[in-house]
Amino acid sequence: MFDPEPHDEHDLGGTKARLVEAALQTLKTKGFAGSSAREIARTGAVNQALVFYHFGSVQSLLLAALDLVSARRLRAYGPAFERARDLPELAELARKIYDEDLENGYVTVLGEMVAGGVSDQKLGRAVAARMQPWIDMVEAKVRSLLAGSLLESMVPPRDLAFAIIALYLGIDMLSQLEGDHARAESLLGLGVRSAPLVSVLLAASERS
Amino acid sequence: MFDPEPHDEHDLGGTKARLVEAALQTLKTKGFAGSSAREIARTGAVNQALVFYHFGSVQSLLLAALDLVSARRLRAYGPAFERARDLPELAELARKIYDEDLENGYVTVLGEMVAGGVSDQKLGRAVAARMQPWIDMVEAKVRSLLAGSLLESMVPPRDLAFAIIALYLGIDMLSQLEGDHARAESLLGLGVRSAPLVSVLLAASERS
DNA sequence: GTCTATACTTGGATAGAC
DNA sequence: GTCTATCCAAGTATAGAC
Repeated sequence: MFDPEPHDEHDLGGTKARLVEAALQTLKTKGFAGSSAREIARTGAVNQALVFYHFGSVQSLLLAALDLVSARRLRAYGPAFERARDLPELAELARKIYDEDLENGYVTVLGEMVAGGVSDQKLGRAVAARMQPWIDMVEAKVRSLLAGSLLESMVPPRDLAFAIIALYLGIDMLSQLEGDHARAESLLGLGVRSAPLVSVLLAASERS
Repeated sequence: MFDPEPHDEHDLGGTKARLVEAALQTLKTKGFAGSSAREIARTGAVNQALVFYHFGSVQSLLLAALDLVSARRLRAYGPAFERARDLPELAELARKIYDEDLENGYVTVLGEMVAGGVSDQKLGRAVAARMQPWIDMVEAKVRSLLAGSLLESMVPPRDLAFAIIALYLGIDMLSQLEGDHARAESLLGLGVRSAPLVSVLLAASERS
């Protein structure tokens, strides 16, 4: 009658949840290549065999970890993102999101899982599917921002949304390669400074 | 007196060159995760032990493969890139480059090696170093394009160059995840269509 | 659900004959 | 330089006791 496997993340004592947290931690510190069942189990002080009992495979566990960060981020940033009404607000929000993501390692996890997905076809499909909600979210915002602008007929919102997510991802991965996110921070600052100007240009092209 | 190890790529019969080509082929078809010494050797019909005799490690071989595509691409596109003088020309060139890269698998190889670098710290540094020449090249072009514009004082060329490479890379990796480069093509078309407009805006802000 | 033990596979890398 | 043979480490996954 009662579900023995809670679907939220509040059962922090449960081994299953422990494993997911350990997977996150391992992805952050050891990278995708270093995130084996043994290493994750060691990180979480959990028996290695339990990875397979609870998740069936390492890939499933890693995907569960990706789902968890995805859900957390969506809960944390979604509302503010929906609320933002113009480019300067969005640029400021983007910087805040990146900074928070960086601090708690979410960008790292995302980057590692994308890297894993690129290097392994089977995993790739699964990771790609998990990127779609984010592209959808940005697409909706692009659509509302472009509404009434002359650009509306020129720029397919889906393409622009794809490009924005790709830019975020690319900046993340290049920074991760270099082991230094200073360039990313600098770039976000540039975005914040430029947003008002771009916003004015966009407004100037409004249909009256 | 005579160098027994030719440093160019014209010695196509040599085993060392064979291995590099096999590594490229394997990266393209099996991905980074599938590019083991054994798999590469099988692809090139070369004995597996020769990977270590000639390169010392699999990573070195893969980096040699990356160096080869990098050199080929630089030779193939560098001159045209230096020659391009405005944004529409550059957008058109970017599309041509992406299409050619896609056809002969260079984007795939780049994406796979970046993925490998992100998931493995040690490899990451080496891959990052190989991205620098491309960032430098774009930076120089950005600098010359921005010269005399009002944006010159607002936009650090290095940051913009980083962003452009990040965008290229992000588009590549997202496409590779989805196993479909249609979105990338669509996006490049959008770039080509938009470039003239942006170019005009840029010119309008010229100091006279 | 959790533990120990272990079967099985793959891959990096080296030794030593040719 | 190239080959065969092999060692060794690490990883996935499962069996079976508790």
